[in-house]
Amino acid sequence: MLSAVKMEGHEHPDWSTGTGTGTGGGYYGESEVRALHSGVNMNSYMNAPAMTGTGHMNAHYVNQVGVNHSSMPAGGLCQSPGAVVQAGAGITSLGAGLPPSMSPISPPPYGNMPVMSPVYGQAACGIRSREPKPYRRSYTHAKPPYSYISLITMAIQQSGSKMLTLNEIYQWIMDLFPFYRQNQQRWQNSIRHSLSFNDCFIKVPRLPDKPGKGSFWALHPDSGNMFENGCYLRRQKRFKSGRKPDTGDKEAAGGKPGSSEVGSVSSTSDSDSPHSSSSPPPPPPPPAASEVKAAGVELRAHRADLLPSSPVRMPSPHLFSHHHQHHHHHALLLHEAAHLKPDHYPHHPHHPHHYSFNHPFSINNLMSEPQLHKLDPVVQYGGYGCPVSGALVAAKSGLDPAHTDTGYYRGVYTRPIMNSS
DNA sequence: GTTTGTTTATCAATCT
DNA sequence: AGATTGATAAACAAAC
Repeated sequence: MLSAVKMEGHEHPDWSTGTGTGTGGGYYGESEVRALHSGVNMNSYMNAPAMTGTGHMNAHYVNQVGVNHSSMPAGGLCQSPGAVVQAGAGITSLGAGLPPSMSPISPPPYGNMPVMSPVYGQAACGIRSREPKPYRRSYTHAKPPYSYISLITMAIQQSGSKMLTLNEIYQWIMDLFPFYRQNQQRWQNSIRHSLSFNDCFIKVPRLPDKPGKGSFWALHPDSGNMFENGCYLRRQKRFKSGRKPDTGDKEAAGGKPGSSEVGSVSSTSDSDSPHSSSSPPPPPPPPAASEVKAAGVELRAHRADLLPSSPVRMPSPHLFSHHHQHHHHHALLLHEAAHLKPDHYPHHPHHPHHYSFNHPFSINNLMSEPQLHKLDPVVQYGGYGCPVSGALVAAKSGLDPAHTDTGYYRGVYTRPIMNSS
């Protein structure tokens, strides 16, 4: 209540699905929420480790999309076409059962997308309709079920260089999710916040000779399996950059100070680290060529083309040092993979099988199988389950995702989620 | 002036 | 109930 007073006036109250500062919870009427809880069979996914506590972010999407009734077994098969039609791009679409023709979603008005989408247009002009009709909202512009952290992660991972500028992240998100073409101030602020606040994102300065705004953002090499479960809906646990208890002044060295407090909760950042238990730390190679500077935790980017000489704050020097000789544009990814699959590394850098678990929202679905849907408009994109694939394909095929009409709601139906690799 | 980045605060939902 | 995670708002500073 109190905070709601502080709402910005410039945003369309209804499109935002929210009133006030609140998150998902207060966005919808009871009935909607109930619908979510009762019907959404995302729960079937949710047995997946990662899905525990998916929380409101999914509620957003689900509610808006009205994916309430779709019954989808964990396997992702949609049994209820009718429901799916309503569910649209909903989670159900991940199920892959729905033929493209049945896709309830019309191609988004790409390119000339008006500020106000047709979808939200209705809502926007009118007051948010109070009637509990979640399914009325268009799926096209429903809020994706991914958290901002997930979106950022996906964006970065799909990029060839594994690092993006803030603006590129914005663009990527907007390209794939019409939802985010509106009210940019709001979510972009959240994106920035996420980047800064979460240890899993690291800043890679630009090269001086390549001026531009902002740094590059990359994934912390050790954050590789934040979504170990493969589900991009929610992290299994917050990634905390490893910090040696001994030093502890990492923050002073440029670490993310804000995170420390959070980290304090989980105390042992190492234990927090998904890898801590499973993967032994890589051999401490000599910090070659000042790639890394301990204590101060400085790191030089591997990308000579992109990276500047300025240091990057890195929590664990050893994290990068051992792969600096790899093909630079996959440095981070490789590292991740190395962690995830210590034994072997995918032959195709573009086909990184990071995760063994094939979750419908799995990174496998998102990031793999370029050849499968290559340039296949139908298969390329699907529901929110695999928005990245489109971008990936586009990226891999040299297409601009923005120009490939990445209707994330399409096609997924034709793509069995279980076989993504 | 705008964008980018950091930080603090609050709220909601969920998990333990 | 407390902790955790995420979303959102906002103030502020630095960089461009």
